[in-house]
Amino acid sequence: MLKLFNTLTGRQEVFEPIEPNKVRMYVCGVTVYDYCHIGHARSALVFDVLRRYLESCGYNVTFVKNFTDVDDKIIKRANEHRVSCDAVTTKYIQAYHEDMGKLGVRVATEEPKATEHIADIIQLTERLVAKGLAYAVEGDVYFEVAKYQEYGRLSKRRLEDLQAGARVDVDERKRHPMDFALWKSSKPGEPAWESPWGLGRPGWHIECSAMSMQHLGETFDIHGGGMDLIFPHHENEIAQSCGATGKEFARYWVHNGFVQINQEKMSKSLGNFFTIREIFEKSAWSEEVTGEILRYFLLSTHYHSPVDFSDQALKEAKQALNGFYDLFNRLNEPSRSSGGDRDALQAAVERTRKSFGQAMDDDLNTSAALAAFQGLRSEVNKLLGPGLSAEDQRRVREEFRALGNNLGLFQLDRWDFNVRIEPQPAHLVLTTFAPTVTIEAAMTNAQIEAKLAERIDAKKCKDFQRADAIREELRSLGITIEDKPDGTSRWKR
RNA sequence: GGCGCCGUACCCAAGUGGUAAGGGAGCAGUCUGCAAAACUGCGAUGCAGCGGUUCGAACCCGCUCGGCGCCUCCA
Repeated sequence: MLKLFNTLTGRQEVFEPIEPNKVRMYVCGVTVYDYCHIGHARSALVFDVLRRYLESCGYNVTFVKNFTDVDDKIIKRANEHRVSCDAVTTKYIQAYHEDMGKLGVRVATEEPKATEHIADIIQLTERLVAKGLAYAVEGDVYFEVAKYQEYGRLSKRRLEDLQAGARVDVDERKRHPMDFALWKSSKPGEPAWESPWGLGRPGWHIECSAMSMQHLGETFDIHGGGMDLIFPHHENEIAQSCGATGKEFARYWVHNGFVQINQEKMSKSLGNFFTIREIFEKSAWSEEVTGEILRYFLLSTHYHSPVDFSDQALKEAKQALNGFYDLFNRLNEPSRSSGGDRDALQAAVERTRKSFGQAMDDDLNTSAALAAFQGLRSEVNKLLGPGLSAEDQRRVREEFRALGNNLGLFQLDRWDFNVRIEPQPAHLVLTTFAPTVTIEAAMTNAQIEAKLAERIDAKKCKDFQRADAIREELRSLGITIEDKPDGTSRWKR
């Protein structure tokens, strides 16, 4: 039984969908005016995992994630670069898919854009005006927060408190300082659509209400996003949606915590952010990072807590993954035993399934879930001492893959994520590791195998100096050799 | 001023009333030609501090200290 922390009630609650076996969820995506940073990655990842887990629990999940493709920041960016808004949004939507693809974030069921739903937005705005919850002034339309009695119930704020703390310049035309724009009149040269209030464009909050209603209905199961969206974005969505329909909007509100740098929120305004691609492209980071490493790192903390991003944290994630792929390499090798302790293996697998499920059911406790994997890794390593049958080796590898799929981990065939980038072009070989990056490797697999064969010969002749030299040569290229008891060796990048 | 979050070993991190998971690093050992990997052993008498409730508290309550977030665009 999955329990989720619901921001709306401030409690953990058992998740029960409106329709049995069906889950409808909406997550606020990004405003496409720049590359995504790790904070965006975390949010996307958390809900990707939630979606995967719900699916593996047997639910049919409709997952909607929007792109905000009309916005002040986009207009600003377009003007700066003297290109159209469309050029900006197209570029960054594509970049989003590339970056998230490398992270192994699956594409949502629907990924609507605000500009594709202008008619729905206008309709919803008209509905709010007709109900007396919104008013038009000089081509702008505002939602009147005082008319929605429950305003503040998500963020646990009272209108009076907000008023006291408001630091914004008050627009004289607004009836209440917290009233927010549903529709904005446009200046010449800005993207604009015909509306009952003249040429204009939608405000930020209304698009999510319009699109979620369109794709998921007036009431749906889960609404997610980053903590910073609780107020005012999600609060406003609730006001708009519930105001218009008179029905509950979303039943479970799930919010992920921030990625921090040195204990501080990572954000554009603080200038302390890292984009996903700069991490993949190495830049300041001394070691190569793949999607799976970043994924492992981000999942090693519970989604609700802040997670501190650092070079060391990334290294630790990488090391932890190394351990798993070392085991998978062993499991991929020919079995040395026909029997092995099958019962013990079966028991370990069942224990892991159970603790993994319990961890995930407990508000997606991914750190505990990873601990379950670590436990299995240790037990299987022990059982591999005496040896396991070929079938058991295959089965337990599949178990890691199947269970790991919930987290988007352990899907690669072999440990190829530690590829070293060598500066000599003559040796460069492009290697692709879906769902990771394409990077340049110093040696092809065949070249490595040849070196390995050479070294095994040297070892047979007791020419350890030669054997060590070859090992050292490969090591300098980032390739590690492990000798097995039978005289052969395995290697990894 | 209002609302809220966090503080667990050298590091990361679970646990939220029943007597401190897990991982990494470190040290010692087994194995190995040497390594690597794996395995074994060692590591918080204590969970920021101080009080309180309780048979029992890291977990509940109060206060204090330290760090952070939201109230303005923000994942």
